[in-house]
Amino acid sequence: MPISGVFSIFNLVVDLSCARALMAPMTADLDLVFAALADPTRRRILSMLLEDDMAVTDVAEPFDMSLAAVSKHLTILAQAGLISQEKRGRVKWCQLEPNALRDASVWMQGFGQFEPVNLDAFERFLESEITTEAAPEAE
Amino acid sequence: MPISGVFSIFNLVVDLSCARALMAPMTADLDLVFAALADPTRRRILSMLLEDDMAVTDVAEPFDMSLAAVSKHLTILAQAGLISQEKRGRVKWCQLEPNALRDASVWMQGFGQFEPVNLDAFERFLESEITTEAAPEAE
DNA sequence: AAATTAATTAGATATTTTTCCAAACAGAGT
DNA sequence: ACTCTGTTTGGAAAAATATCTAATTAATTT
Repeated sequence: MPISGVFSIFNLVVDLSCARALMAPMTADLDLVFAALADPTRRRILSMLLEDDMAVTDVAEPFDMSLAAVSKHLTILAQAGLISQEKRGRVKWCQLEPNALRDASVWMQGFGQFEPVNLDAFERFLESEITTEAAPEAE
Repeated sequence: MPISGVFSIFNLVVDLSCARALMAPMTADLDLVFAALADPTRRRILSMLLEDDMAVTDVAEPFDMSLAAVSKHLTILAQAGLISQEKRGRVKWCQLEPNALRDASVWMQGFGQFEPVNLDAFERFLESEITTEAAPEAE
């Protein structure tokens, strides 16, 4: 078992002030991302966009809500970076944008780190983030 | 590396309708968790509780805000399951509760899965969840 | 050019959120 | 019993959110 790898990560994440410093710059972004995710309508929209890109009207169709309201939800998702919107002709296409979600997820993983299982997951996650051409058996 | 493990996970997460069905039951919880996380004051409180359990008064101390307001933020965090509060004597101790955070994080990982790096991370995460007595050097 | 379709904007309303201050409550110490 | 100390509760005010309908803009079709 590569104990050295574990420790290097352990040192990294155990320095709490460092961890928080890393997270601080994205505070405003996290505001937007979490606020966007707090609404079940918007989460449902995200899960719809998981299947395919969609036009605003098509997104709105299954909802018992005006098109204008759905359009505003989409704006909120776009401002949070959770989706992107591209206008082609008179149709505006909406596409899932996984990056913002991943940032927030990383932030959350940082908090879960103290449970052994999550420390493990976080460590592996960071490892897979950092080493693009990993040689993980080098210990 | 146990490639069969990879495939079993892959099959699991690629079935989108299944993935969403898994997530549906916690919709109400996610509402509370994400709404709680959307406020920077509350995220800062969580990061303080990362270091240690704290009494309400101590949590409030660094904030430029009334004690009553902080107390209400703590209630919101507790209702979301992100912290627990235990009253001992006249002091109420607040403790970080990583489970709710982890649930939400898993939900998000489900969305990020389509980027290779996250699929990888998600797979490892689930693997570390499932196999308590892992033998990771078996590659 | 007129009509239709896609989407946003504007204004109105209801609800929720965040915060304050002051009061109330509850334990502990004197 | 009185008095600190720790915490919550009860309005109240300001700001933000979610929604509607109606009007508007913009692109396409007829």
